[in-house]
Amino acid sequence: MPELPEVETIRLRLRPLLVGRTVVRAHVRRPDIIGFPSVAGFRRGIAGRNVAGLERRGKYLVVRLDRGMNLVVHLRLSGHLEVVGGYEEVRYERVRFELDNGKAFSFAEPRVLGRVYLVQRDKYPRALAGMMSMGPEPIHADFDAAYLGARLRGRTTPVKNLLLDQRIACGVGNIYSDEALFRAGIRPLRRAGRLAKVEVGRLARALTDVLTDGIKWCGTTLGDGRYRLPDGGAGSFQKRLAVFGREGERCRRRGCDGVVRRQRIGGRSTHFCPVCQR
DNA sequence: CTTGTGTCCTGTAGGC
DNA sequence: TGCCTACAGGACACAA
Repeated sequence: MPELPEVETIRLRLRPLLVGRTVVRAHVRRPDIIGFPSVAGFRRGIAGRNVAGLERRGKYLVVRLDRGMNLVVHLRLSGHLEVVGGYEEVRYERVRFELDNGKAFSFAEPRVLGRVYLVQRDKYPRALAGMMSMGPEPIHADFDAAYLGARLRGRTTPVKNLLLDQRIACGVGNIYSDEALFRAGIRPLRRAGRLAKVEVGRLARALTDVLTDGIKWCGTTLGDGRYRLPDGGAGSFQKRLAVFGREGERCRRRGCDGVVRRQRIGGRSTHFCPVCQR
């Protein structure tokens, strides 16, 4: 479940391994992983491309190539990226990029929901429309209480649902939305348009802070180990989670004797402290 | 436009 | 032991 902090961590770790390298050829093990263009077009287009840099937009990782091309990767639920030895096999590997130094850049994903796209910069296909309509990065200055308030105004859906809407705040997923609502002291089921101004302010701040903390601690590696750093290591934000995955456990706020509850909201399992969050 | 629901996909956990 | 079902969840299609 890579969200913004996990993708950012992956970006920072992969950068020194990929920048300056040339992709010799791509091996597509599962054709449905290629979101754009055709598999043949993808293989043809990626061969010989040099990696100029790594960027991130929301949960998308963008590998900037020469000739105005971008390799866009979305890990969805269980995607994993790593650089391995040329003869090293990778479990659940879907696409492998042979590099000019004898190593390979591997995209693995058990569930086959993730996608990779090879696109011309400034000419994104329909398949990436979601990326184009994405809202601001919640860790940047253009995301603030005024912006969030404007986007929540008049909305009757639970605030939790809107935090997962990438058009409002990109990069937020199930873990960090629960954590942000806890920090802001807001119940996930509250109708978004009914939040008081001070609550919206707290929420905007909490989102920025929790995502920044997530990056600082290299993301959240849960027990299932689905998210791992490119070198196989684990993040450590899971040790700092206040509510996510802590159903039935005592609230972590000092002096609070609340017990963390779990509830399905918008088809997602949602965690909150009934004492701290109102 | 907004809101809610179903689907994609596969591994894993739990019940019996 | 093995079969079956529910669940995990990001994005998107679709209906109302």
